[in-house]
Amino acid sequence: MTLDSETKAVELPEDHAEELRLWLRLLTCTTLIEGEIRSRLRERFDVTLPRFDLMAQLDKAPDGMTLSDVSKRMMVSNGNVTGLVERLVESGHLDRRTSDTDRRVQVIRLTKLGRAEFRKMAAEHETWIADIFGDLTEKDVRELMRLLAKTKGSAQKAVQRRQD
Amino acid sequence: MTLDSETKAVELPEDHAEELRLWLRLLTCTTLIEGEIRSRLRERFDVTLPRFDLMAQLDKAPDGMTLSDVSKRMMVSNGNVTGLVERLVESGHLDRRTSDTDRRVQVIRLTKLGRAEFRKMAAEHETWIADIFGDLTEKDVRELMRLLAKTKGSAQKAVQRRQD
DNA sequence: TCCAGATGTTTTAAGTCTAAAATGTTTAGG
DNA sequence: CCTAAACATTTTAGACTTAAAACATCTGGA
Repeated sequence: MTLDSETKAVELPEDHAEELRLWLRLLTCTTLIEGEIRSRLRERFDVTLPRFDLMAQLDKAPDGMTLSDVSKRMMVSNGNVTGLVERLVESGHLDRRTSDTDRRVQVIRLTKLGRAEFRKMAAEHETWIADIFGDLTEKDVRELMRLLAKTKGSAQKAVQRRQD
Repeated sequence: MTLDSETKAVELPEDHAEELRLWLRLLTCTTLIEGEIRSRLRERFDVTLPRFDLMAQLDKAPDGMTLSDVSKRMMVSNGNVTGLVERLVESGHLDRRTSDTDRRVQVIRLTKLGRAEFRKMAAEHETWIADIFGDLTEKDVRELMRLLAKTKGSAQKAVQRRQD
């Protein structure tokens, strides 16, 4: 079958409709779920999603994080973190102090209040997630984890390539 | 094996750690890709992602759409669409008129300029997506499509349940 | 016909977000 | 020691986003 190489050459070089559809579906799923979580957080705890996300990062770091760390982990801009932190310090959920060893650095931590409130929210949040993903079997979840890991790797490589 | 029912009863009712991890991974993937697309759109065409998304909706609707349609399709609030449209009308990309049959309704369309510019951007955008998802095989793409469809359905049911 | 409720859009207030410039601090090389 | 580059954060200007209230219009039944 000598057509093989020709088949490839003839194949429209620009037919990436399937990948495009995949991207749109991925985006739809995330937007849908994110909106639902946002809505429940507001309704139930009167808290915004970015604040919840920031507290979630800090809950995993008992010794605190620098603003840069937070920025990288949350994949948002530095300036964004500054404002977010400011409001959470204001409301008493976060403690912020300048590093002893490097005066450029701000270290933030959950306060006792912040941790207590976050834990309460997180427990309920987990049940919402279970509800939202309820139709997926264990195998579905495993398979999605695997494919999304591959997707993430692929995207990270593309980002890297562009930055050269 | 009479333990079966007991096993289920004993199983921690709150262990949804896997679903939570899945959600975080889904969110990470989307955020990563969205950021990359946003960055390329700005760099290459000096346009924002929401504007591109809105034009993409209108490109698929030659007869125009109402603001409500757009709002539902893009899954954003009504007020958001109002502002977005206003800026795109201002820049000459969109045409907006009051419906002949219902004076509440605003119908928007791409202008000739808007369509031409969108088509140029869309062509390049598709190659970016191909690049970003480049490591996935055809089978991976099919499988992801299937699992995300299932996820979307599951999430929609959860949203529905809450709204009762 | 009339009007109560539904529907479509805009406005408002507050928060989130980005890119880029500005500020302050540290570090390394000469 | 000095200083240029690197680094961490904040500021700025503008855009995006939401929820809720306000406004405008339509519709279906009494």
